[in-house]
Amino acid sequence: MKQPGLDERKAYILATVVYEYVATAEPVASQTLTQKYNLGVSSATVRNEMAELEAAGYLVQPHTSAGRVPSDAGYRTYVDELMQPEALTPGDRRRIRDELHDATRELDDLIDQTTRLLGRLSKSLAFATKPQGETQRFKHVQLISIAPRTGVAIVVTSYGVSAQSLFELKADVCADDLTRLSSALNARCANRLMSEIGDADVAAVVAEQGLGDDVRGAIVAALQSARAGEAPEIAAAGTQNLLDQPEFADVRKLRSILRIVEEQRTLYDIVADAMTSENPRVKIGHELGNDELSDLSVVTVPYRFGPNAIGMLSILGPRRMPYARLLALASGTAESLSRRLADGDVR
Amino acid sequence: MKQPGLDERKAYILATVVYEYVATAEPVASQTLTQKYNLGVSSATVRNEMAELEAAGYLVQPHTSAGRVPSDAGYRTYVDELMQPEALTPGDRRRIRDELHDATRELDDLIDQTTRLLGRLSKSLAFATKPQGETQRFKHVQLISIAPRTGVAIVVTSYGVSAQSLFELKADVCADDLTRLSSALNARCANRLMSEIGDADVAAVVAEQGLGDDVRGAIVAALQSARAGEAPEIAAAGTQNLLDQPEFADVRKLRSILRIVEEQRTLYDIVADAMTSENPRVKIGHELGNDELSDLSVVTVPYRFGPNAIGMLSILGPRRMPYARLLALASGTAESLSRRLADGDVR
DNA sequence: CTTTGGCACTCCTGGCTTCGGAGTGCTAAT
DNA sequence: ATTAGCACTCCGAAGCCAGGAGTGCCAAAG
Repeated sequence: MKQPGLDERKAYILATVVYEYVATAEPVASQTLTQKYNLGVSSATVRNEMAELEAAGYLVQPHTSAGRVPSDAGYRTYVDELMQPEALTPGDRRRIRDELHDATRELDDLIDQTTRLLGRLSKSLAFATKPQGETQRFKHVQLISIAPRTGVAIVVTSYGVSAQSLFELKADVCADDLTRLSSALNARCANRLMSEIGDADVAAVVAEQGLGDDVRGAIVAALQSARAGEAPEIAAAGTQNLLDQPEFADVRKLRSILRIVEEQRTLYDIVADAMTSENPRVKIGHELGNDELSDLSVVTVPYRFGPNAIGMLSILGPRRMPYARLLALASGTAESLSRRLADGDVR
Repeated sequence: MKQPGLDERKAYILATVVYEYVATAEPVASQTLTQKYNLGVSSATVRNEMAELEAAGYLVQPHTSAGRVPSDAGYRTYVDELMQPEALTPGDRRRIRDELHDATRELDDLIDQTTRLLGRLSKSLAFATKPQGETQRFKHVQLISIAPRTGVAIVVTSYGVSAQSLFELKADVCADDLTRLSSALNARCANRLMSEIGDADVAAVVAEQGLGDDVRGAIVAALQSARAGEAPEIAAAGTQNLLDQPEFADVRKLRSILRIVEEQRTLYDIVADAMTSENPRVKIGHELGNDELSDLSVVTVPYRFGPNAIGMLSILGPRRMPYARLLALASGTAESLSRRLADGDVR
């Protein structure tokens, strides 16, 4: 219950308006409520209540003499306080299990497939951040010469290969030197957290082997890209599902969305803060912090590798989305994914 | 000149209709032609000619008493016989050079960036197939243990790291065994074409080292995925550019396109046959072999690594696209990309 | 035989009006 | 506090009209 008086009946009416609007995409009228849901009062009473809910900011009217539509605040209290959490339907549960079970064993592909699955199930746009290097453990580095003065540094982490970096050297360095250097680095860094390994470690080893700054630079760069800056790669699927929603009958609404999905950066910004929380996060309309996205909402849940959250699974859809269902879907999918990762036959 | 009589004037009129329609997106009227282009004849004459062009299948009328619009056949003869090839504008040339020059040195990222660049320049949807393993040379394989009985096989080719494959073993194998096996494989396969290296090579080396079938299987799988089946990965960029085109005012047209771009497979099928040709390819409307795409066209040019075409750069846009300009753009971009690859500081 | 001016005819487009219906807000009665 | 009743607002679909753009065809001219 909210402080500015959301008595039980108001709460019920608000919840019902959200529910009905989500289902129909039409502004909800007082009569609709009294007819479809048994409120035990007349439509006139409901009208009064709705007027008050509007005054309090939970509902808005598209125009005089139209039904009511939830505002951002309305959705917010619905999500936080009013809605019934849903469980995954048995059918969905089965599909998730089956599809993830048959999925590949490469981490990247697994995330891609999970995203596509979630896109299909949610009939919305699903996206996922791929694990960032920070949370991984260093396993192995291998320096390989592929041309006289060109080489590639490959960093393998606990998730599997995660980065490679080309480098050029000023002088020829023989393959043996590279092999020795690789071994020395491995000895020093094995099993440490990627975030712990500093440039100093590399510098020390390189110096020890009597090699130059160009080699050091290359390795540092490879580690850097394994740690993979602030914005990890993002997988997305199901854009076309959004087209079915009446809110996108107007093509202009789509442009910004398409651009944002292609850019990835904005998507990441939206979900970045959800990473720190173990719980699902819901962002509604203007909460996304982007005017172009103000009639969309996003549901985000983290997925784990062992005890740590290593990425986020999200669903982006119209603000008028079935929050309870999508939360269940996203959580269930993330859980299956986490389990699949923990089972250890993936990486 | 075509056999069923395309005299010079008809050819000119057809070319002009295409040109004008591409520019305006409006059906072209006989008067428009006589006014904007000096034909030296009256609009009545043009009307007669247009009627004949329509009878011959080059033009169509959206409805009686509307101007004419080119048919697929009309565009086709325009592209094949009538249009003036364009050169890259100096501005575009500079942008291509500059942006590709600053681009990353990782092959995958370079293709991504090139695609985005082409999307921006063409104001259409650009996409590119990434190089398939077949055309690469084997450089190095490295087997690395990342957990007691789990390892990863990394295959490095002349383009750089191109595949990794996780594997599990039935019995513990010590790191030294893996290292020795790696060396033996390297000795045997180095610098051979990926397509030449058969399972037999692997089997021989594995047997020689006295290791089991599980190891062999893992390596074969890694090579397999480095060769990367029939459908290579595809980078795409600029979907939102299509929204500006009047042909997509209707949202339904977009759905199939979005789905197809997300699926990738269909995109690949469209351009697959262009791989064998050195020349740019244009596919118009129904030539795409897909009803849902029947008012789109695709321009495809191969890019090379050394003497070999290793991938395709394409532009997908409305059938009413500026063919000459897009051909110039795609060719110019592909050429710059090829040169960048040949210069050897990428891979 | 080709070209062209003229003209009737077709069909689309945009604007305007109209009308019905859906909903509300308010008031007065319960 | 609830509710029946009613006036009022506003949207949206339907219909209608006028204007205009463009064609096709014919008959005359080169």
